[in-house]
Amino acid sequence: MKLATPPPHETARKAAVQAADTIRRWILEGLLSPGQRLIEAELITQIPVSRSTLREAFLKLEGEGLVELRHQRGAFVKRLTRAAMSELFEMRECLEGYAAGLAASRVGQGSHRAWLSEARAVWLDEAVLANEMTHMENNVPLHDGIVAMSGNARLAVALRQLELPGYRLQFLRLLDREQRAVSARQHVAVIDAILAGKTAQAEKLMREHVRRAGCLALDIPGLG
Amino acid sequence: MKLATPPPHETARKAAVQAADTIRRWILEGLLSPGQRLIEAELITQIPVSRSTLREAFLKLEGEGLVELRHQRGAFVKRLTRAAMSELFEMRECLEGYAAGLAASRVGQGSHRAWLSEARAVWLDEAVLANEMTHMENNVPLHDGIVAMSGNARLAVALRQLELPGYRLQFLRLLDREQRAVSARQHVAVIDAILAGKTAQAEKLMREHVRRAGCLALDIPGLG
DNA sequence: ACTGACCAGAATGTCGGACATTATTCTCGG
DNA sequence: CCGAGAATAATGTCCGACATTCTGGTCAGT
Repeated sequence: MKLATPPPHETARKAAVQAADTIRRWILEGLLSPGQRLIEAELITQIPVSRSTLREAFLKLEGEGLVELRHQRGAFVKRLTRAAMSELFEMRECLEGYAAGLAASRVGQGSHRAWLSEARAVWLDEAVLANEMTHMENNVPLHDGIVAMSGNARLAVALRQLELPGYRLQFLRLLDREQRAVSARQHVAVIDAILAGKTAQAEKLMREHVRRAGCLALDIPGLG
Repeated sequence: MKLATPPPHETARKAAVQAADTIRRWILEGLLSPGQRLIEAELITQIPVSRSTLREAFLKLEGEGLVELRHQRGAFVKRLTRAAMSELFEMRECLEGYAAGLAASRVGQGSHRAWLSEARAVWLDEAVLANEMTHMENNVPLHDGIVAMSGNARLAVALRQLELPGYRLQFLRLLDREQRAVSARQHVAVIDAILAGKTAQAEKLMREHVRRAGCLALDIPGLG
């Protein structure tokens, strides 16, 4: 189950984008901790770009909600409070639910059906439950894929911004096998609803799925 | 009916922010037309900032969806196709509906009730219907205010990004008096539902309101 | 006249340095 | 131990430079 990388959108400012990619990865992997100050002079010793470029990268990351820029004080890894996390999942419930409904109502093309069937098989596969890694590797593409199928491109960019801060969690907490199994069952249920073209049902199931994920996320101890 | 400017969020990079503000205004007012190329050397003759700062402003505007950055080709005023516009309103329907529902469920504080009552009076006032200008001046704060009342801060930033591109329309098309009257009635209805704490009703009415606005917007001839 | 290769000018992407302004830290006297 | 003021650090902004790439126009050939 591979999601063909959507046309990288030919983003401008290559160096800045790469710098942002690096810093983003560091943040998501926890190498940079929430609240930590990002000192320009220090970072350019580790990322081979100039200060100007690094500053542009900060701007990009601010737009993604991963970094906070404070006037005359610089860039900080954005803190993720429990309240903020709750808000993020509230919105994801709205938008991903909507996306699933749209996907169900537009599941015409054969390519979509084929893709969904394949995804369905994956989530019925015991191997996916094996460990947190395989689970995660398939989880993101499924959600992204359904959003892509909704046909609303803007929805995809909005959700990306909402999901990103949450990814940090996946490095903080691992779901146990039973939780992964529930998640897999929910995925299959959503896929079935979409394949059947049941709009309302798809939306409802996706909302339940995201809501549950949100509850699990909010359980994490190491949150603001 | 004034909405206290939400804490300007102490944004960093003053000059860049001001440059972005200027360009944003130009775009929204139509001084810069969709698709137009923004040439750095040319703009810094009209905005007193350096090239670096101007480039940071571009980055900010890209995040807002008003500008498109193409590699090695520079910045362009983002085109707004009919399809994109439709997507924007679809999402606004989702999120603003949700916001209205939240507002209804959390309309506890007296300040909120007072604010809503005041807003209600405004929209019953014939003067507001007078012309497009007074209508618009009250429309934005009402929507923003309801979103703010939802208590979900992230929702506000997401909606800002969704609303911004649409504002351009308000300079392209003027609603006639009857359309403004319908809009005013819908506003009052939404406010009443929120004041009554009727969550589902508030959400439904707000969705209808946004949907109608979307239909009107899509009617505009000068759209890609 | 049309097409395509080619070339000069224009514009962007990136860099490094410079400086004023402001924050942070350190020091020292009380 | 604590606060005032100096010393240091870091940011915000500007400038000039250069390579790379795009753009628009010229010109030869069909």
